[in-house]
Amino acid sequence: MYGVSVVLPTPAHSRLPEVLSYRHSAALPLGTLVRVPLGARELLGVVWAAEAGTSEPEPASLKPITAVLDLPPLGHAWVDLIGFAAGYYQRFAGELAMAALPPQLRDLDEAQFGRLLKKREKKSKITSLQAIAGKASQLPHPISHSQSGLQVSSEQDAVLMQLGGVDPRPKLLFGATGSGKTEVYLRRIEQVLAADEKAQALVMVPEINLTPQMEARFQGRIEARFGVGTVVLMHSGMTPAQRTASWLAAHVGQARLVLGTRLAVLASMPHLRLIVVDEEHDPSYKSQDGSRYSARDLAVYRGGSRGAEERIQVILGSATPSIETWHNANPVGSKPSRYQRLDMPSRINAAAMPKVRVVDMRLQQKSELMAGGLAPALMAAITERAERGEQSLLFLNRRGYAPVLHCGSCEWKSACPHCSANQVFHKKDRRLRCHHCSLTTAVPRQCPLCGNLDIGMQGRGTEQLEEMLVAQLGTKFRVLRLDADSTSAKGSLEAQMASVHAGEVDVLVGTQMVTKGHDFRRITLVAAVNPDSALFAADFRAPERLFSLLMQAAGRAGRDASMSSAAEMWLQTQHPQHPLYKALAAHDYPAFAASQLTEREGAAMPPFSYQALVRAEGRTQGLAQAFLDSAAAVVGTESEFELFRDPNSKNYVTLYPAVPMAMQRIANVERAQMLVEAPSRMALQRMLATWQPYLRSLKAQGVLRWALDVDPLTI
DNA sequence: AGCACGCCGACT
DNA sequence: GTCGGCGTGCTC
Repeated sequence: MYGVSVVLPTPAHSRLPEVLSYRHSAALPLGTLVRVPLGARELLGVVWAAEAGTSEPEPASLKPITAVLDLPPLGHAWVDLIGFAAGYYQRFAGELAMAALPPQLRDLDEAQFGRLLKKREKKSKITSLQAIAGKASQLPHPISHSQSGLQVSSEQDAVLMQLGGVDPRPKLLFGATGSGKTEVYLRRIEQVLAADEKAQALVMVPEINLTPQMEARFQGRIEARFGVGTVVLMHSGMTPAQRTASWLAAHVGQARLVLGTRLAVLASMPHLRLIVVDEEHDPSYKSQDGSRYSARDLAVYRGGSRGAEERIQVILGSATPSIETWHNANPVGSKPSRYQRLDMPSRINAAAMPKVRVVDMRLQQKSELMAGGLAPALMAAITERAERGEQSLLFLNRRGYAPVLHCGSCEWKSACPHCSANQVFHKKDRRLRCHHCSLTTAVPRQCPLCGNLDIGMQGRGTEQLEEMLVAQLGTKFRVLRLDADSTSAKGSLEAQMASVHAGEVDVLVGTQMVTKGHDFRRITLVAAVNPDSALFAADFRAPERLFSLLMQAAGRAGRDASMSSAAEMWLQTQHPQHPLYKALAAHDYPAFAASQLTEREGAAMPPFSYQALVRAEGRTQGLAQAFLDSAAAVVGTESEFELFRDPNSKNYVTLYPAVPMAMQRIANVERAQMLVEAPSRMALQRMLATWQPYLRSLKAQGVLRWALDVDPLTI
């Protein structure tokens, strides 16, 4: 009889320990998947300690393991990754383990599981035969470098040389949009997979649904060379069966390339040798619910945690890296940088970056502005492009027709009764809609407060911009709006994208959705209609996000060299002299990043300090804040925290007062937060670990839930 | 978090 | 007499 340690998805507030003990007739290796009883339920768990023969309680008194899944155990490296992530993000290992496993595995019974494995075996036999056939057909050119028939640029070639070198540091591939980063990824993947017939690679993208062409390209290239079925997708949009199939293929090594979103960073890949994080700055790599991990940071951890022979190369790619990554990729003083920076400044085919034109909106007469809020000069430029058969892309980060309605004679605004936000006017169905709680109401005929009939609109959204463009151009040209409202029907995003690609659209209007990833060859004009709002936001990362968004938008223009001499990026702004716009006009990300880093160093903000956020949701703001206050009181009084209270110590941790969140109320739930900051990552980690048991045992009266967010992205 | 146990109101 | 309301408390 053996005692076996198991981690389970035990709820964090359940006061159960992180690791539970069960008995089994044989010792089980670390990482074995098991099914065990917990109360009246039966749960999936992972064996968490190497076969310790003796455990604290007498094995005989323990409940037995119900079933051992007939799968190779999860590897040591995977267990290490989950353990690290659980410690770093202050979660239970079982919770992170379950986030890493396909959900279906949890609720399959033994018979279903058996059938699934049989099916998989059959499929793998077929594909391995195909792989052999594929290999045979390539015999004359075993290490063919010209699969695509295209030559790489000298820049790409130089980067590939560096990637093939011995420097073990993570790489930052700093390359402009259109500089050919994807081709570099592909070539490097081909090299790594060809060097070892078992090797696996992982490519992460921010949102896979927005990049079907990327998926096709990876699948086409890799499967042509390494066999059908060697590329699998991994993201939350897949059906449960598809997810299980992909996970199994990666786990048993049949998948050589996994292409996925952030959850793929937790995939079991026993022969992983390369991780690519494309658009590494993208906020969607930080999960905002559940375990709140950063897939980019975990990728870097995965790369650093092994010996030389098993080393995993990590490539972070971006035209506008996150400030943290940029800091890591540049030497500070005489210290070498933590990451190796590889630059690819030129766009391929000598296409130029678009010329940036700043429109000073202070000089525009209100009467001259087009109804959608466009300056006449911009409207003229769009018309001119359309007449030349070129496409324009207009970017406005506001859905709906008008962001708020207001009364002409009193203070009434179309505020949402349940949220601290305004209901947005949508003209299409003539309704007011709250974008936070989805409350939809009819547009009032008269002011609900004073009865005045004069209700006006304030601000402009994509619907209004579209309407104006149709009125101006609609008889001769096609205008398409692309936002969450126009693409809510399933498959409609794909259909609309296809029509843009087919050249059926002359002017494309949309929210930031339009700035991501798409490769529209004929776009020669991109315009940011109202980018200023992010300029003075309270969040210290707002400028970084704005810069990257605008740079990415600019990158949509002029990807076709034959047209790019005329490519333009227009910015409508009240602050034409703002340094952010100056840097953007010069396409100078390094200058922008340097100024951000100077600012952050002066204010001791990340990456010069480390942060965590405790968030609480309650029935009232007072109750939410009271919870945070008593959490802070623990740190002030308990002797365990003495170490973190000395302002002269390296371990000093600052607790800021509890404050309402920027979005204070959503669906009648009040939200508050408390910032925790430390000059050292280690001090923050130790303090949070000490704090966690106290937080769990606090009686949270009137608090619906609370959560700890380590390295939060938005403050 | 589930899920059971438990102890009180309206139904066949 | 039984179905079911959700309060309380436990889960290796």
